[in-house]
Amino acid sequence: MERGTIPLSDLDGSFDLQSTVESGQSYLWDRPDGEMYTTTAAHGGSAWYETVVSPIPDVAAQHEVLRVRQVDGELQWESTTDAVPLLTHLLRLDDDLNAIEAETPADPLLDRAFEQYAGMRLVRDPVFPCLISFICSAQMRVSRIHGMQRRLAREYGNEIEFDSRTYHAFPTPTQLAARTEDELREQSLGYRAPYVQRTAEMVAEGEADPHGALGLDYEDARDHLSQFMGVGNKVADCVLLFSLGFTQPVPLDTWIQTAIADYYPDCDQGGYVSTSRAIREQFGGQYAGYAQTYIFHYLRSGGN
DNA sequence: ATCCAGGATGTAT
DNA sequence: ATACATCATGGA
Repeated sequence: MERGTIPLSDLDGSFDLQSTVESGQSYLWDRPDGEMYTTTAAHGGSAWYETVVSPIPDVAAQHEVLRVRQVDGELQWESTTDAVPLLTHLLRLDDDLNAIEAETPADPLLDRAFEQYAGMRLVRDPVFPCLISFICSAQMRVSRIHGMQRRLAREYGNEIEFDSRTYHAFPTPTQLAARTEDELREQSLGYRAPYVQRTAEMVAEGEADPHGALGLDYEDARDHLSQFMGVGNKVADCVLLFSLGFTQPVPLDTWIQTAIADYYPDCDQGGYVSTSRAIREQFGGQYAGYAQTYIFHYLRSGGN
């Protein structure tokens, strides 16, 4: 086992691990204390978080177990490998949060959200687990989406021993593609089961590559991801924002649509594409996805 | 019991 | 392009 620390004073802007990991961006982390999504305080102490990182090009060549907690202005980590580049990538520690906040137009709602969850950053999940997570997210609550991903890992993922414990990696495309729709329905995926199976098959067979969105302009990238079964504009936006490094997508979910109706009614243009453009402009363009994620977490956590 | 959750798909217009 | 019904599951 390797261990280390990352001093947070070196970062551009602050960092808050709990709000970053428990804000419904990523469904791939867990808390060994069993308190995931249960603590309402924004400053929730120094809990450990853990995940099995799926392979990421140029970042992780293979599955790696990773544990991290935030204590006294630093991140303490334990891992199967050197976790500094992993954490920097996964939790976007290289973002200049001050500059991002400065690029975001001030308004009462955004000011409150940025203040209450100061230090929350976007995540960069491995793309296949992210894609499956958000296919599962359709008409589903945050805690259940998280539970579904843990169940998929436990049922179908590789076992990895680390620190005398057994961890479960998220299943690979090949592993998920090998399951039948009925098997996945037995895992309580409901009507998402055929979407997950078919999308996994598309990736496993090389029919399409989610990484193909990387070189494209934003709206072309969204269209590229929409070819996967079970992926519409909203889920595509989530994958671009929470995995592929795009910061301008504003996923139009039920919470953001309510926020638009209540706070930005002029941005309601009827359809997804035009409303997305309007609210993206409202939030300052380039980092509009950051603003969206702050508002989502703020409203969903009881703010109003 | 009825409603709702980080929506997408297929079909009809 | 847009409107509509339909799709599982479980917690409030």
